[in-house]
Amino acid sequence: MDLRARNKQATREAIGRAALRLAIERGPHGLALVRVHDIATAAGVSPRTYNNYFSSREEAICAFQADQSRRAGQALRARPAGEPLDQAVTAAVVGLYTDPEPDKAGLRMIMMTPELEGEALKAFSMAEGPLAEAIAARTGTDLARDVYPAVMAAAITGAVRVAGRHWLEPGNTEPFAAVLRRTLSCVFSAKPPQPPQPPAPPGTPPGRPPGNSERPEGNNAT
Amino acid sequence: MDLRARNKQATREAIGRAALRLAIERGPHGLALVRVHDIATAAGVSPRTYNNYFSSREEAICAFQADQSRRAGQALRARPAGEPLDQAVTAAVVGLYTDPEPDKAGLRMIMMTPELEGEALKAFSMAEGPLAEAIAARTGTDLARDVYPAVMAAAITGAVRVAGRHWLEPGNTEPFAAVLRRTLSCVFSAKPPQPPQPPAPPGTPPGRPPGNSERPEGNNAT
DNA sequence: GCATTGGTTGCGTGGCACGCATCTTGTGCG
DNA sequence: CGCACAAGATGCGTGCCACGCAACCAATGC
Repeated sequence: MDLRARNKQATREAIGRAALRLAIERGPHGLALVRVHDIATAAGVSPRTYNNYFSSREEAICAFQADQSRRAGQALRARPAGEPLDQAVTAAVVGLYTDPEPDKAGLRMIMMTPELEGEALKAFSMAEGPLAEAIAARTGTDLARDVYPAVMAAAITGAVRVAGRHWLEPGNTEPFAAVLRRTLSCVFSAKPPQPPQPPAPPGTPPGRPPGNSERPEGNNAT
Repeated sequence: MDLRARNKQATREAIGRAALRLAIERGPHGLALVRVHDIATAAGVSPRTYNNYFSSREEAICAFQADQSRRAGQALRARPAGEPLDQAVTAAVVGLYTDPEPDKAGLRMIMMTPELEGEALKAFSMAEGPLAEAIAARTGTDLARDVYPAVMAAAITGAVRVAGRHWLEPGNTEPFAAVLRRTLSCVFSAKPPQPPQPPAPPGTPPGRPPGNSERPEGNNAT
């Protein structure tokens, strides 16, 4: 990467960091008070330049998350080729999203602020394309013909989002990796957890997904 | 629902329809040319009123899709209580999204226009909350403690999105319901399709998801 | 019928995205 | 080493838009 590209990347990250930091400072309620001018100034750049990188404050705030998601495909490809898909995906995703344990304040801002909802979904869904390609390569399926890789990719990013929401729940002190493993195992086993005891309200047993319903691992329980 | 509420709903739908129609007319490239004033006029309402319902053109354009997604929970609850989860979900989702076969032009506008990406994701993800609740109720799990319902809900809406993308692929003439069933079955079986013949590039067999790998039904194949 | 609540509209304001022209800074080549 | 070129960064100007406010109008409930 030449100097130009590095500078560009650095600027992008500086703006993104500044935007997220300001958003956290002003709180989820004062998001409208985060002006473009502030972000640009905080990042040491002109407002016009900020606009060359992002076309909305929301996009800037979520930039870090988006960049991270973009690396998902590469993370999966880096797993050993013989590894079963579920293990490879779990290892790749857990590594990607917990290399440093995520900043709770930042993640909360991104995931729990209504105005950011669209951008946050976009940011997480950026992982879908690369992930689907990597899954197709790993399973020998054809991205154009088979829906399987794309569906799995979407399910996986969904699991990541759900893990984030759950992890941010007030009072949750688990490491993020643990929650992530639980949500991912739901995707791969496609089975509900065994309810402690069927509450059995007289009549109509609740439906069960196909197949048996033993519980390969602890999928749930806060 | 009293007259006021009905009028409100009608206005909302009128604005949404007008917005989507104009967007389709001007094409995905001229989206920026769809002015708020045009939408409002087309809906027979003042621009200020438009703004009381939606806070961006994108939101108005995706309103129909969002409203539909909101009905997902109710659709699932309407299924007989004893039905297995996968069948209930499939029936509910297929019914919801193919009651009238969706308008390809509209869906393409919503799903394939980059500027609408965030709003489209938001629109589809509106199904997640209600779906998760309905799944929790049906499987006897606890939405607060177990991640399973939320993960499944996210996976299902992901499958719907993937089905939409696949169905919009140029040259695809299948009914939407067929594609939808295929993507949903991926979620519930969590198995890749059986590749016709392992291309077997010397060495390293591709990883396989956990469990056996027979193919309960045709998951794929365009 | 009449007061009240809820919805619509017009106006004004602050902010923002983006095109264009200009200047600055890294790059490649002789 | 220096020069021509390319790619960014910046300033300025424009058109659009979201939204607060206050006035107006219509449905509702007594």
